[in-house]
Amino acid sequence: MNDKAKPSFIAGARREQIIEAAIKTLDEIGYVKTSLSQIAKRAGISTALISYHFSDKHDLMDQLLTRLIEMSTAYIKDSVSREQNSQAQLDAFIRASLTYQHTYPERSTALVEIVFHVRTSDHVPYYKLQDDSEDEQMALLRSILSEGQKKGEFGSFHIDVLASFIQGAIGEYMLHTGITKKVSLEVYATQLIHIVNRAMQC
Amino acid sequence: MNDKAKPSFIAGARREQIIEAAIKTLDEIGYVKTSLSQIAKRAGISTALISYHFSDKHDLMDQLLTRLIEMSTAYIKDSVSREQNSQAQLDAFIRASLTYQHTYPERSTALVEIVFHVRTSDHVPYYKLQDDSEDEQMALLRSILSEGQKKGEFGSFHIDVLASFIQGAIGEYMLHTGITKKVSLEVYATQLIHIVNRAMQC
Amino acid sequence: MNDKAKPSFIAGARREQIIEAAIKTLDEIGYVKTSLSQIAKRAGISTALISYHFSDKHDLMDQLLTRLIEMSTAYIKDSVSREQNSQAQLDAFIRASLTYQHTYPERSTALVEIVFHVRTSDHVPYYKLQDDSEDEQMALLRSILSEGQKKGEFGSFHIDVLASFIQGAIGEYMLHTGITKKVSLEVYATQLIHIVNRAMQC
Amino acid sequence: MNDKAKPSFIAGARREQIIEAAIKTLDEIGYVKTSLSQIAKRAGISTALISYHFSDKHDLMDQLLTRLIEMSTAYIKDSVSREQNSQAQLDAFIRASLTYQHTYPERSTALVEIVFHVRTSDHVPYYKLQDDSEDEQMALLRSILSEGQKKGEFGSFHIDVLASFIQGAIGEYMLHTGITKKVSLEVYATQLIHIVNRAMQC
DNA sequence: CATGAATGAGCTTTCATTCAT
DNA sequence: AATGAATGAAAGCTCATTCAT
Repeated sequence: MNDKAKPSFIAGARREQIIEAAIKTLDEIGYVKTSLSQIAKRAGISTALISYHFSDKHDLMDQLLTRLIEMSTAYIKDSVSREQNSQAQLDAFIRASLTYQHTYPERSTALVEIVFHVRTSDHVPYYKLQDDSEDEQMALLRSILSEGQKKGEFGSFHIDVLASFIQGAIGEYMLHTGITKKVSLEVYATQLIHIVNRAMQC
Repeated sequence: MNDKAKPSFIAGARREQIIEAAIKTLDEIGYVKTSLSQIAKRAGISTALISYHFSDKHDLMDQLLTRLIEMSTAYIKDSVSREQNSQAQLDAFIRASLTYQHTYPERSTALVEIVFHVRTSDHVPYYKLQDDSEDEQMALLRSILSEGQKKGEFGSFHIDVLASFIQGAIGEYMLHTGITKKVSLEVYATQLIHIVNRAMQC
Repeated sequence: MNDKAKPSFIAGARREQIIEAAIKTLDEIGYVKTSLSQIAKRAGISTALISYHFSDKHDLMDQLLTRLIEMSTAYIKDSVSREQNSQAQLDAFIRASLTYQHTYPERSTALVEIVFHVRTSDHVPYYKLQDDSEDEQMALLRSILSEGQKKGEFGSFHIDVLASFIQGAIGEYMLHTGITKKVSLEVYATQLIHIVNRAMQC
Repeated sequence: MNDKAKPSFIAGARREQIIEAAIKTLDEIGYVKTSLSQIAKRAGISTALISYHFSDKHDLMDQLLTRLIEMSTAYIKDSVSREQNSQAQLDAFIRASLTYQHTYPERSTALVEIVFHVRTSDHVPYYKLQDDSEDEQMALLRSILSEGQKKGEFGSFHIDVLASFIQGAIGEYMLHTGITKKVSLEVYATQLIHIVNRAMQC
C-alpha cells in the first residue's frame, strides 16, 4: 500500500507542482509569453523535467485545462448541492461562480488564457467549439433552470437564452475590471439574482 | 493634395491593406500563430514592409485594436442615433451590437483574439485594462440607461450591473457557438430586450 | 539580363557556399555530428541563414545528395564520352571513378556519409533502396558492358553480376584505407581492368 | 563458480540482452535514430541500466562492433576450416560470406550502420580506420590466396587487389538490393568464384 | 516605397548521463 | 542489480527586426 505508492506519489507531486507553476505563469505573463522555461523557472526546476512528466507542451496545457475546469466545476457543484429548492440552487450557482473567480483569481485568469488560445488542428477556436455536453457548468445551470420550471418554482422563459444571459453576466464581472472596481461582488450577485428572478417570475 | 499628399495616401492605403490582412489572419489561425510573415503572406507583401509601416508588432496590434473598436462603435452609434426615445435607443443598441458581430464575424473574432492575448509591457492583459473612458461602447450603453432613468422612461435599477448584464449577454452570443446554434439572433435579441425591460420596469 | 539575375545570383552563391560548407562538415566530423550550427560555423554565417535558404535540414541534405551525385556522374560521363570503343569506355569508367574519389576525397566522403544515413519514413535505408533507374552511374556501366557485348568487343558474361563486381571493387578502394595505403591508384586501376578483361574474354 | 560467478553471469546475460536489442534497433531505425532509450525500449529495461553495464554509448557501440565482427568471422572461419585445398577454401570463404549476410541480415545491417556512422574522438571514421591486423576476415582471405599461390594451386596475380575485388563484390551484394533482386545468391556466388578463378589461372 | 538578406534570441524537444533509493 | 527522477547541453526551427540596395 505504501511501497507502490511512493514512486507514483513523487511523480504526482511533481506534476501538481508543475501545474501550479503553469497557472502562476499564465496568470502573470499570459499565454503568449508562457513558455516551458518560464514555467520551469517558477517551479524551480529544469525545462527538461517538464518534458519528462508531460509528453508535450500541448499535453501539459490539456491536463491543466481539464484540472482548471474540474476545480471550478467541483466548487460550484458543491455549493449548489447543499441547497434543496431550485431558487436557492440558482442563487448558489450564481454566488459560487462569482466567488470562485474572486477567491482564485489566478486560476480564473489561467483558465481564460488557455480557453481563448486552444484551437483544433483546423484552427477552430475552443471557445467557438464548446459542445453543450462538454460544458458541465452550463449543463448544471440549465438543469437547475429546467428543474425549477418543471416544479413550478420558476415561471415561463426560454431556458437556453436565460442560461446564456446568466453565464454572460458572470463572465463579464470576472473579465472586465471596469465593473469589478465599481460594484462589489456582493452587490453584483444580489442585483444579478434580482434581475434573473424578475425575468422568470413576472 | 500636392507632392506631400500622395505618399501619405499610398502609405495610408498600405496600412489599411496590412490591417485587413491582419484581421483575416487573426480570424483564420488565431493570435498565437499569427506572425508578421503570415500577415504578409495574406497581404501579398514582404514582412519587412510591415515593419516599415508599423514600428512594432505591438504597434500593429494596437492600431488594429483601435480600428476594430472604432468600426464597431461607429456602427452601433449610428444605429442608436437614429432613435429618439431611450427605449428605442436601448433596443437599437442591443440589436446593432448583435447584428454587427453577425455581419462581420472576422472582425469580431480578430477583436477577441487581440483583447484576450495582448498584454501591456507590465503584463497587464488588455481585457483587464479597460478604463471606463476608453470603452466608448459601454459608456454609450450606460448613458442610454441613465438618460432613460432620468426621463422616467425606465424604472429603478442598478445601472452598472444592468449594463454589464447586457454586455455579457451580447458577448456570450458571439463567443459560444452553443447558443448561436440553438437560438436565432432575432429570438436572442427579442428575449434580451424583453428581460431587460422587465428588470427595469417591474 | 542582369537586373533580374542579381538577387537570384546572391541567393545562388549563398546556397553554393552552404553546400560547400556542408560537404566540408560531413567530411570532417561525419553525419552524426553534423548539425546546422556546425555547418554555419564553417560557412561563417548564422544558423538561421541556412534555414532561410533551405526549408529544412532534410531539404539541405537532399539537395546536397543530388549535387554530389550530379558532380560525380558528370565527371565520369565526361571521361567515358571521350572514348569510342567499348573497351576504352570501360577503362575510362573505371579510371574516372577511382580518380574522382582520389581528386575530391571530401565529396566522396560526404556522399558516403549521406548515402549511409538517409532512410525513408518507413526506415528503409537509401542504400538498400537504390532503384536501377535512379542510379545513373550504374546504368552507364551496364550500358557500356551490354554495348560491348552486342558489338562483339566483349565475350559472354552476366552483365548485372559483372557490373556489380566492378562497382564493388571501385567502392572498396575508396572506402577502406587498408588497400589504399598498400596499392597505388594506378596499379589498382590497371589490375582491376586486367581482372575484368579476363573475366570477359576467356 | 561460486558467489562471484553468479552476478558476473547475470551481468553477462544482461549485456548480451542489451547487445541483441541494439542490433535490432540499428537494423530497424538506423544509427542516427538509435538512442539509448530506443534500445532500452526494445530490451524491456530502463535506460539507466544500459549506462550501468556500459560506460558509454560509444563503449556499447564498440563492444557491439567487436561482437558482430567476431560472429561473422567465426562463421566464415568455421566454414573455411572444413576444407583442405586452397581452391575449396576460397570457395568456402566466398559462399560463407554471402550466406552469412543472407542468414543474419539484421546483424549485417547493424554492422554497416556502426561502421559507417561511428567515428573515433579524432573524427576518424571506422571504415577508414581498418588496420590490416584488425580486419581478421580480410587477413584470412589474403592468407588463402597467398597460400594457394605458394602451393601452385593458383596462378600469378596481385593478391591485395584480388582480395579487395572479392571483398568488394561480396559487400556489394549485401548493400545494394538492386543486384539482390535480380540475381540469386547462388548464381552470384558461382559467377564470382568463376571470375576469380579466371583471374588467377589464365 | 519596397524587398531580400541576414541575425540573435527564443522556442520545444531529445539525448546521454548521473544519482538516490 | 535496477530504476525513476533529474539535468545540461545541444538540436532544429521560427520569429521580429534591421539594413543595404
